[in-house]
Amino acid sequence: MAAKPTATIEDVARIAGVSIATVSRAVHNPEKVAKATRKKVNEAILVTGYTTNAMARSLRMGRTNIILVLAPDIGDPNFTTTLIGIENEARARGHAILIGHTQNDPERSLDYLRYVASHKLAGMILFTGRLPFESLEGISLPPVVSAFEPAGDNSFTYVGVDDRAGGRKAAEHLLAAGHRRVAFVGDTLSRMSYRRRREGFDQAMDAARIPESDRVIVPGDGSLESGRHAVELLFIRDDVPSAFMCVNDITAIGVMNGLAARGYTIPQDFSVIGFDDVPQATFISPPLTTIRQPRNLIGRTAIVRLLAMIEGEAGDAPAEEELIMPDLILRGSVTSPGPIGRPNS
Amino acid sequence: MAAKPTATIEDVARIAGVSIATVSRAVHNPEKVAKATRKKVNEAILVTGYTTNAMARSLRMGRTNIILVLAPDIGDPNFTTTLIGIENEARARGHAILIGHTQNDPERSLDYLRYVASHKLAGMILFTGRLPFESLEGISLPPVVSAFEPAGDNSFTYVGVDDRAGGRKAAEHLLAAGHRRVAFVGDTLSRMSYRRRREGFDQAMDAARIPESDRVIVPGDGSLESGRHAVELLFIRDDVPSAFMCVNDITAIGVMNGLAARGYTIPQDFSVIGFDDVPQATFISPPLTTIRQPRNLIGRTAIVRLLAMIEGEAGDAPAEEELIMPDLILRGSVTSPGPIGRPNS
DNA sequence: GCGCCTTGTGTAAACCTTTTCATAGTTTGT
DNA sequence: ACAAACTATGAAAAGGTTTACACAAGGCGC
Repeated sequence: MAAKPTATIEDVARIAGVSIATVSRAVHNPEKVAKATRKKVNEAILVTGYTTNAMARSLRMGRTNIILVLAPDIGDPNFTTTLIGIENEARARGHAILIGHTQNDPERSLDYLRYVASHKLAGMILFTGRLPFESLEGISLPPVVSAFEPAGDNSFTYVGVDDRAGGRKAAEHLLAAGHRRVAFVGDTLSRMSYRRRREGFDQAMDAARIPESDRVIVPGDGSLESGRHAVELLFIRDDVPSAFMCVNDITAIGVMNGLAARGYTIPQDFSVIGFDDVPQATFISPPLTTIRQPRNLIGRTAIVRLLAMIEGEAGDAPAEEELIMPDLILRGSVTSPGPIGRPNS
Repeated sequence: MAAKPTATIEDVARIAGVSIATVSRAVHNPEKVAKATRKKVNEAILVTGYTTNAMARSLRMGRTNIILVLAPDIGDPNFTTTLIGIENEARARGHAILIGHTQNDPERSLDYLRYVASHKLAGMILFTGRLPFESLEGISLPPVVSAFEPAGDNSFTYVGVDDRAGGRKAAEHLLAAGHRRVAFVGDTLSRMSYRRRREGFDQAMDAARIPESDRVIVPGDGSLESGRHAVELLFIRDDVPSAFMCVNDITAIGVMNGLAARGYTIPQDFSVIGFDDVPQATFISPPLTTIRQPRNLIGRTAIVRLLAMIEGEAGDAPAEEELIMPDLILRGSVTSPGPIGRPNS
């Protein structure tokens, strides 16, 4: 059977015996229509199976209430949890959420940006710093909030964890446990958040008057391999600290792997601390002590700010940064330095 | 500065000195417009920063080229990989992909369904069997293809792995290794795919003339705990087989954990086989022998079928099932039964 | 009983496109 | 050289909605 052409507002009006204006009001501003009329309209809607044609509606109104959340990898656990915070808040305020998946592919990203512009979406939340805004020249975008990773040119409001404070907390925890010689694994300039974690690390070391010579800085890119690699490097250089502070959990797991491969056990021989609190952190053994990303809160904060921008209409409020304080999660990968701790034979 | 009202087709037409009809053609049917004119129009578009108003366009055309992919949990690795297959194929054919995340929440799901209906999306792909279609009465939906898990009332075309064949392959592999007494962990009626895996298991056992008494059926829900639990149960019942076929990889990992907790090593003491080939399967030790979901292929097949339905306009083609044959992935968790294999002391 | 406010409803314009049909100009075939 | 067939363009309708404005009816205070 051919799908019957969907009912329009006019069909409803005819059946209910009213004008289309009244139907429109009955649907979207029920309080403006008499009770009896409302009832007639609702019945007609039931009969026809009418749904407002969103296209026509937003064409007329010049806006939608849809928010696009753009992520490079929707499989990223950081993303999933945050998304739930976003969704709950958004739907409570009458906004719908759509998700886009860029894989950091400029083509794909551009498509989504175009989608946002041409569909007049209400706003967007970015989980990715790299977006080809250049190619958009002239196309006007709705309000944007970026989360986790400040977006490219810093012109957007940003909500994220306080990386500096987190780095400081992690380093302080190691120091409090008695470590004096500590490695920082994953040093890089290319990601702002990692750079800030490093700054936090240095602040804590400075405050504890640990000389630069006792801070073992190892570059890395946040990958598992970079962690394993760092361990090898330090053993080869015979420059092994008693504790490793890693730029993220994945690196930390790599470090633990590398240490285990050399026959050491954690935390007896070495202490390791990560950053992010990814799901794997609890599964490995020993479970990883780390700094937790306040994911849900980041999501909620981001959407609240976005909605404020959307509703406030101000639009030209300057881009701000809202940093959320992370918590230290104590698990089993950190203790006081053991005898092998400083094997500078 | 107030965001200037976005340029419309009329602005472009005025600047280019042509009619709006010509602009429309220049944008969407360039071959229908003279080269010189096209050039003028394109320049005007650049000047104004014009983007087609998708609302007006699809209102006029009565359709969009957007496909919604609906998943209960977008963090599910099954989903992510499949999605990439879908996206590539879809964008090559000029369709855009949006993603929805239901968390199996009927409210949320219904919202998405309404979104699809009211925005006249071109079609949808379902990764979830449970959807509140009842509540939609009368609302007309575009073509739908369900993947991985047949949708509720079976009225949709379904693309998925051949669970029966996969179950058979897994069981046959265990039998070929010499196992005679085998557990099936995760038996349940509530998920069709699991039920079918069980059927495959039974077919293989029947073919090998293994009596029912040597098939140890343990119920479960596919969770990690259910796997651990199963092990405990069997040891308590003193009814331990030499091999475990698990309804999915997560359960299998649970079983391996349970066995490890009791001090056994795999595969020397017991063999374990899973289903799905989740990412963790390679990380645990020993790596898990399993049946791989042909994810990318499922994605591609699903979208191809959907597009055929959309373009074919036929629409009333009967719902079909397309089952894709999975491969057995040999890793380290299965060997011939060892001496402890049948501890019916 | 009269002006006035309130309440409920309808008419018609506007939102921005795509596309049918018509027209004018240009080739092509004989 | 003339009809026929294209080609390139424009005018105008249509798509489904919201909303400003107008209007009618009813209630109120005086």
